[in-house]
Amino acid sequence: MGKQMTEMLKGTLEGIVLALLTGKPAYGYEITTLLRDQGFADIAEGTVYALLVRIEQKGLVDVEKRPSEKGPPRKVYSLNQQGTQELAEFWNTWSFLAERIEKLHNNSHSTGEKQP
Amino acid sequence: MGKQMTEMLKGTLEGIVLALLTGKPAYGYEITTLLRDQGFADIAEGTVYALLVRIEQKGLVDVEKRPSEKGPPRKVYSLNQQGTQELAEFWNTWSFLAERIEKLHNNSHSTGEKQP
DNA sequence: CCCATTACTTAGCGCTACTATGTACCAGTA
DNA sequence: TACTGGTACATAGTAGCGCTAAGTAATGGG
Repeated sequence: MGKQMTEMLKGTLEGIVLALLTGKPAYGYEITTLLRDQGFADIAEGTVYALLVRIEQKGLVDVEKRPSEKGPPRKVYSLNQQGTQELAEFWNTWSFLAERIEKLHNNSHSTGEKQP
Repeated sequence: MGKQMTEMLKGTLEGIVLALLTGKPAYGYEITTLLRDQGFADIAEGTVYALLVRIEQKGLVDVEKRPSEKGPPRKVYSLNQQGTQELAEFWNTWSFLAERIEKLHNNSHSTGEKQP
């Protein structure tokens, strides 16, 4: 994967996963394939599992172990209240940053233009 | 500053600074105040200088030392060809990520969640 | 029996932003 | 002179996050 993308995912991947969990619990392997389906084709499996451990330890998700017909038991993660709040803060932070960056994006298109 | 913002700036701050340099060279102290003016009030001075050292060593900018009437000489950075290309790749990466995250943002609004 | 698929785990690495501190230069002022 | 404050740059140490790489565990098909 591009180095730029790797760095850019820092701080956003956690929010992305929390967003994926809104309303519908999911387990690690499932989340990995979900991410791939959504265009994040090159995210390493280990990254996702490490992230899940982290958000569990931060208390943002509840975990339930369920047997699988194929392979070891699944760990199903569901967003709890604290996770919901963290996600809300994530959207705030994201909006703040995205807004300013988009402004820069537009400015760099109109080379030489100045705004009041 | 929020920990979320700190992590989110990883991978984007470099692009932000490169974008600030398009068309108009600037020196470190100036860039710091520019960032503050644009809403990034809490970015540490040391962070900016370290970043400038990095992009200089990566060959993304040209540097010229100019005397200042007030204080030590300034190091004026200007985007060169390689930096321009890196910035273009940054916008590609950013657009890719922002598009997918915005999609998630909209979905989380329309999945039965209530909004303020 | 071997192997692909499913499913999760973890140690070590590289990169980036932050904290904290230091250096250097000049102007105003008491 | 001595002191303060603004300008301007530098850097060592720390923490957090994603990646690499390797492993364990369970099931079913060739």
